[in-house]
Amino acid sequence: MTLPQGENNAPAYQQVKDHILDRVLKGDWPEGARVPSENELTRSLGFSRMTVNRALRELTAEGWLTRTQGAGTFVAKSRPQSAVLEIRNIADEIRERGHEYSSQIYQLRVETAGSVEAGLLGLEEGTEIFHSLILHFENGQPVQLEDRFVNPAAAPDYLSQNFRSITPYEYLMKAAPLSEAEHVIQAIQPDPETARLLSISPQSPCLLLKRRTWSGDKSVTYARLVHPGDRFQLWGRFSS
Amino acid sequence: MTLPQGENNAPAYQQVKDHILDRVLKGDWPEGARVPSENELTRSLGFSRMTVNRALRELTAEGWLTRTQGAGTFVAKSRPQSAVLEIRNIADEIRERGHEYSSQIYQLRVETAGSVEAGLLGLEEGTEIFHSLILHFENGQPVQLEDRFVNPAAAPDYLSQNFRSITPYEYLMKAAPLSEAEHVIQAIQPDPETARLLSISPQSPCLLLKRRTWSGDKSVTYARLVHPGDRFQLWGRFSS
DNA sequence: GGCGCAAGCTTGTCTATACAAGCCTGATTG
DNA sequence: CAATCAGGCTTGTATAGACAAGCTTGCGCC
Repeated sequence: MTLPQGENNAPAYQQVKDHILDRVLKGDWPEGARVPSENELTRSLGFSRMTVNRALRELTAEGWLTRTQGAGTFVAKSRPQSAVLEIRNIADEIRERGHEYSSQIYQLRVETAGSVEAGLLGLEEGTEIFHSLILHFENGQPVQLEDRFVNPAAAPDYLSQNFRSITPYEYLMKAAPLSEAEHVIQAIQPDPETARLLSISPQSPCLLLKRRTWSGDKSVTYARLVHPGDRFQLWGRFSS
Repeated sequence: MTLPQGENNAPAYQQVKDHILDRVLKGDWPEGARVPSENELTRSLGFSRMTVNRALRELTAEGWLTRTQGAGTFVAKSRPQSAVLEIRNIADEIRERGHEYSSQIYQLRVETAGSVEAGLLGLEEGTEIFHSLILHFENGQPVQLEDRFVNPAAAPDYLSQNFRSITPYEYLMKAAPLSEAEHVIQAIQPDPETARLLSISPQSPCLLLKRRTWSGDKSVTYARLVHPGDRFQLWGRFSS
């Protein structure tokens, strides 16, 4: 069997990947079906076993296949689809639209963690944590209210930053490179204080993004980001 | 140099990955820093170049490093963080909560694509497309209004499905395995008709998820999913 | 001083070989 | 008939060697 023409300039491992993915997407190999073994593919496609192995490993990492040592390679069950959304630095986002970014710091201090904050940061109640409340503006109009708790162990110098010139996002990216994150997204009606700060009516729908991040084995931050629904959206596009 | 103890039972390529990631997360190698070459790592760590290569390639695929043939390997600039959110089959989600799922089909028909729908599906205006409008219930309460357009070329049998027993999501997962997806998430105020169908007041905030998917090179579907804010949220957690 | 070229170092890719570890199936024994 | 074991086939991992292709740097020449 020969591989499809037009792909012969691609590296061999990529040709193997394309060949198998093509069979899967066309329905020739439905989910659960057993994919030919590495040795079978080696013989039929004419590439080395290590080349075939690389192709199968990468397709497995991308979610298309599952492999079990000794048993074989199978087409993966369709797992829940994902939305991959970019969570960018709000300042960069605004500036790239050609708009003016500014911010106002309402609070930046040490606090003693209550049971809720402690739980969210994976710390003991009573531990000292950092707490900031910052309003972000686009062309003078409020676009995000950022209420953030930070674990001092992960970013000890958090309080000494100038968050008028950099955002907490920028600072934490450098101070505590992200290795794990959790997000919850909801549509909410803002409480009166939040509505006031965002300069919207209490009936305006808001997009709430709650996120926790970890760096290595260390909890870094818990943030509640509230956005007026008509001034902010999340967007993402991904491919396998 | 020896690798950290306690990791010596891991495969060699994993030990190399852990070693490098540890240096990155500790800040020893800040973003932009050049990582020792494959040959240097081969000599210092005592593994083969192919083992080192596999570790570096995987860290690159995971977003930690960037590599340029001839130039070297560098610690990646922190790219925009991502939220990875599961978009599950609404019926499964409801049933796994121990609740009762049901649905009502308001519309399921062929239509001629207007310029908007055609644009969203990457088709010519005037092309025939499928259009369904379905309300999903949890314990008798509306939880999602699904307004969906489907490209017949990708799912020719769409109209002949019984969407009381399976959801369009389930059907399309099998008929057109997803290879690419795009999402937009917003908080909106529903129009009167949508509010009526969802049994909410027109002032209730709603979470709107707009998604387009592709299978291979073929556009599959464009869906607008509207959810009462107090009855639905998106959640996701990922790690590198 | 600038440009071009070559050498050296880098990553990208491929193959062959080897051994470890796990799964499955068939045969044998009790 | 059931259980166990062995053989064969599978994937997992590692290494050595090879060649291609790209980048960087230094040197020589104009």
